Amino acid sequence: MPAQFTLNPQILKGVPLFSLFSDAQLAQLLTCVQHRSYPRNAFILRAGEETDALYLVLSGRVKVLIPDEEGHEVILSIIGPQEYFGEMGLLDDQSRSASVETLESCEMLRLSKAGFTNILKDNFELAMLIIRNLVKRLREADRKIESLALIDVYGRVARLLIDMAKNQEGKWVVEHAPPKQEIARMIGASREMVSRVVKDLQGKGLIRAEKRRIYVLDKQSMQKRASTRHGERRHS
Amino acid sequence: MPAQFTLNPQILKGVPLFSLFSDAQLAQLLTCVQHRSYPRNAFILRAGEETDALYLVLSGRVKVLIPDEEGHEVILSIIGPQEYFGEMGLLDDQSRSASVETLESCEMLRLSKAGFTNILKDNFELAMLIIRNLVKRLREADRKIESLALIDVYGRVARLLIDMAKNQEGKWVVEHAPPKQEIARMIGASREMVSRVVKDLQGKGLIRAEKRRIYVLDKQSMQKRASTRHGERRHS
DNA sequence: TTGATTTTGAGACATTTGTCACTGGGGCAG
DNA sequence: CTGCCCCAGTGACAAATGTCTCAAAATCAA
Repeated sequence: MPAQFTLNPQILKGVPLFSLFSDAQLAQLLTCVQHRSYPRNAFILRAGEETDALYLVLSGRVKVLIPDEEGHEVILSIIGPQEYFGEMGLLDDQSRSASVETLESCEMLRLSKAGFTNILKDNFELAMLIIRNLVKRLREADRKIESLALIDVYGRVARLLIDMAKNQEGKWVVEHAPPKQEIARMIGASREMVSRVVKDLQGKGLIRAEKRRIYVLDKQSMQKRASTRHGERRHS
Repeated sequence: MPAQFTLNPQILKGVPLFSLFSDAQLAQLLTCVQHRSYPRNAFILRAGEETDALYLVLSGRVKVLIPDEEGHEVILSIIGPQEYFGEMGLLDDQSRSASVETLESCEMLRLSKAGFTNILKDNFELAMLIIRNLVKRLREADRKIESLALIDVYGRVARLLIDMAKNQEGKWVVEHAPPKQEIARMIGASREMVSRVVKDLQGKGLIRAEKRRIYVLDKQSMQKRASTRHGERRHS
């Protein structure tokens, strides 16, 4: 992202959400979109607020989270470049159900509610793209519910690491692994528990944790860990 | 539901999903829909299977659930008359992410994948209905994640009861309250814990539980209970 | 009604997990 | 360099919750 940023159709073209737009549509889009920059750890919106726009991430990552009154929070998802958030309220006229905070400095596009509504109007292709994205998120949410309700912290950590690991030259590795505090908030656990679990998994040789990198050495065993409630022992 | 069931446009008209259909569309719909009956506790579909149809509930209720290998399960949602399920896989060509089992004997309409795809094609209104339904479910799912990650079993029970209670002559009451086992599976807890919590809430005068009916007597206190992690005590 | 099944309650107990209170390392601004 | 955060590890402890085992009620179909 250049220091002096200029909004242009090329940038929009690269975004999956708008990739099938005609030039005319892109032109229309440009008129109701504005560019915004946010520093690290900045709130873009907060749960309970009125919904007035959709946001598209150009660079950086943000977290969607729900806080409680005592400083705890659960991270619903992490959203990176080319992805968008905040559309739910535009589709059902409800207020924000979660807050969104930047994880690093971010460049974003903000599409106003009016603009979005206009563009979506009669645009069947766009509606289908949105549908598919909603379905994807719903599957992820259901899986998270399953994790929280049926799997213990060991399993949840294992599952998260498997999900985040990418295959790199034959090895499964999580690059830019988040700090333990953040992992904890992603799986609904405490930082200390995550520490213990990581230590344990490493002791068993299932993973290897470096500074900001975690290798998944034994994916098989990890998967087994990730599908059982209480470790292994259980009678009948 | 009459014993001898006949499929006709009137029945379809009454379903929100199809309420805006023209007569021609209803006629088309009738050609790719079939009627099915299921007894109590019957599986309509199972997680992992290929997705080949959408189901519409005419009468009875079903539960959408995810099981584990040890007999535990979490109930994602309960679906009643006029509602539908099983459309996610039709929209993204994935297999079933959860199982669906009847809670009582049910009458359903089954809309084949091909039929659904055809009807959805270029039907913007239908797409928007589906979008709004997906958004609604996603909000519910996010709320469930919040419950599981941030609230203790006391709070989850309180929250569920508040959500299920309907205002009846000035009193908040849950009619046809599910058995404790089922409540437990809805909130990711054990039957015994739910028993203890209900007893405790009753002891504190916040609710009154009868055979299949639960009165929410003090909604205020219940809501407070439903938003805190560990009861009340907590230092700084 | 009877008998079978489901639902519920209760107590004892084991486990899991969160919380607290330290300690120490590493990066970064002044 | 120094001080200040942020991140991480650890042990002691307490709280929350699941599990097991009985047994009693309630429900429902024959």
